[in-house]
Amino acid sequence: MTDTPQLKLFNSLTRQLEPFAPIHDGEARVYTCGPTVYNYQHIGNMRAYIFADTLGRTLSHKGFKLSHVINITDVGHLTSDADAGDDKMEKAAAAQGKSAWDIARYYQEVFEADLDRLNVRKPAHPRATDYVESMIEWGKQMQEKHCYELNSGLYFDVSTVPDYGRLARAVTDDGEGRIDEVEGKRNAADFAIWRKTPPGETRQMEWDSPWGKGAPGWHLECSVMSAELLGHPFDIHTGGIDHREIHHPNEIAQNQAHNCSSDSAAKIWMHNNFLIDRRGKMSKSTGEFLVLQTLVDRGYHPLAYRMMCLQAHYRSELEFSWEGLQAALTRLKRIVMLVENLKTRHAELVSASIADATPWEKSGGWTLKQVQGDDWGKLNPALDKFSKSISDDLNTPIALTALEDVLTVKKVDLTKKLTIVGAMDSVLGLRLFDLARTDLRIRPKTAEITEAEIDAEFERRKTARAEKDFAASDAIRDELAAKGVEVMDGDPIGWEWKLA
RNA sequence: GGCCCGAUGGCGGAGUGGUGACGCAGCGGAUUGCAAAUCCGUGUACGCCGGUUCGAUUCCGGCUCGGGCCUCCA
Repeated sequence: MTDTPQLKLFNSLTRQLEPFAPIHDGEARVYTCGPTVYNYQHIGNMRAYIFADTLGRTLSHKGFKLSHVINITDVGHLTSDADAGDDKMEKAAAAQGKSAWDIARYYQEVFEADLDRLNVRKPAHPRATDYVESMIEWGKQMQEKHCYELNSGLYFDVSTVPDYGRLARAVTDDGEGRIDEVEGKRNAADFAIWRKTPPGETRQMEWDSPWGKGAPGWHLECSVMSAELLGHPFDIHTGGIDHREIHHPNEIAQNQAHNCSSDSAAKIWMHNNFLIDRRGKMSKSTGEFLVLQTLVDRGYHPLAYRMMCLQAHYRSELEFSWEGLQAALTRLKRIVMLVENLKTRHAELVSASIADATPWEKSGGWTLKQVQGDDWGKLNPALDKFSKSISDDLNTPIALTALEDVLTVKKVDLTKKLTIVGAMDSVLGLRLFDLARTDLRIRPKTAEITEAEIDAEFERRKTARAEKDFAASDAIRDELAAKGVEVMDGDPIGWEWKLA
């Protein structure tokens, strides 16, 4: 028998671990700050969604009915600190000779395709531009007690809500010597609720409002959409750690003002740390950055990147390197091989009518809740380890070792083993049951030889080996190696791309 | 300048007041015509200086180095 440990999560608001207790019985409602779709998302951005997905999967497999929202920010982000500056959407549109709406749609599609390749389950993806009416209503509602109007827009006075910035643990008094302030702001931390279009100008994305034509401030959308889609208060709000300092405090201030409450509107605020490289965090503003497709072009399966993320705790910085990605791919490959092997042996049992067919796939996979409480014999320690680690603020690095424990335990009922692996993978999301070795063998973009050519060379080599003409067979192997193909006689798939 | 965080073996990365996970790489063995792949086994680390303690990598203080936020940012 195994226990069902209670899920504990780190709350940035209190800076400590807290047990997850749902507001609505049996439900979990999660809001994740999504991308600004004026450009591709780099792999550092994607780490946030792998984290949010792991949280969602864990909640589902603890038996909670999950409502998960990842918004799409298609308006409101500025290119500079001045609140009247250019909008990123408009700027990208101008640069590419397209409309801002087309730009947003295109990058949203790429984003969603990337989520899919990383096996992130599909949450709701509301677009900010579909909620502008509601945002204006929020502005009107907050205006009297919490806002003031300047030439550039409607501003939120952060001194009108209790405990502003408690999430950030930041001092709210004016910093000195920083970038130009907007003229007339009452507090340095005050932010725009509505940004007026400058006189004489027209934007592609602008709306009428009581404060004139313009666009909403970018903090507003998350308050509005979380309220409409999940209801306030809701359970968990997630985002990148950078949001802990500015965006989320502002969101909280809006929630407090609108809801006439001192409550932040989310019970737990969670923040994932950055993906970094030797120079620091990956960033769009510093020019070059890696997107998921770059990894694929070099022959790395997207799930190798997911594996890489799972190997580190979400609250730790993670150092990206190609060597590290290769390590994750190798680890994933070995796990996939073990699962393939189990499935094959299980199929043999099935044909001999000794075992049920694929019991682990029944009703869309087994939840941990279902699995716990049964006696799994020699697998109990690994199952315990998995449940404890994942319940301990999503400690996926340890959860992964529990998965490997299960796969390497000897002399255990195959059906049980596969059932546990299925339950664990429903949390880890590595697609262990439908991923094959050959799926992980991705052709690097730079490869000059085709699969058909490789197969032909293989036939030639096979003949040579059969005739014990090792000089010829070794020559073929060397030729292939020179073209980036590694021959592996003892491996069922025969060859692999050598990755740079 | 202000606020905050981190420093673990060749690389990545967990965790702990008292035998220092795990992965990748390396090394040894099995296997192979030879390799590779696979399987089995295996060495190496807790930034520096003090303090608390019977005992600290783990707690406290200082230092050094690195990073983040303060302006858009996962």
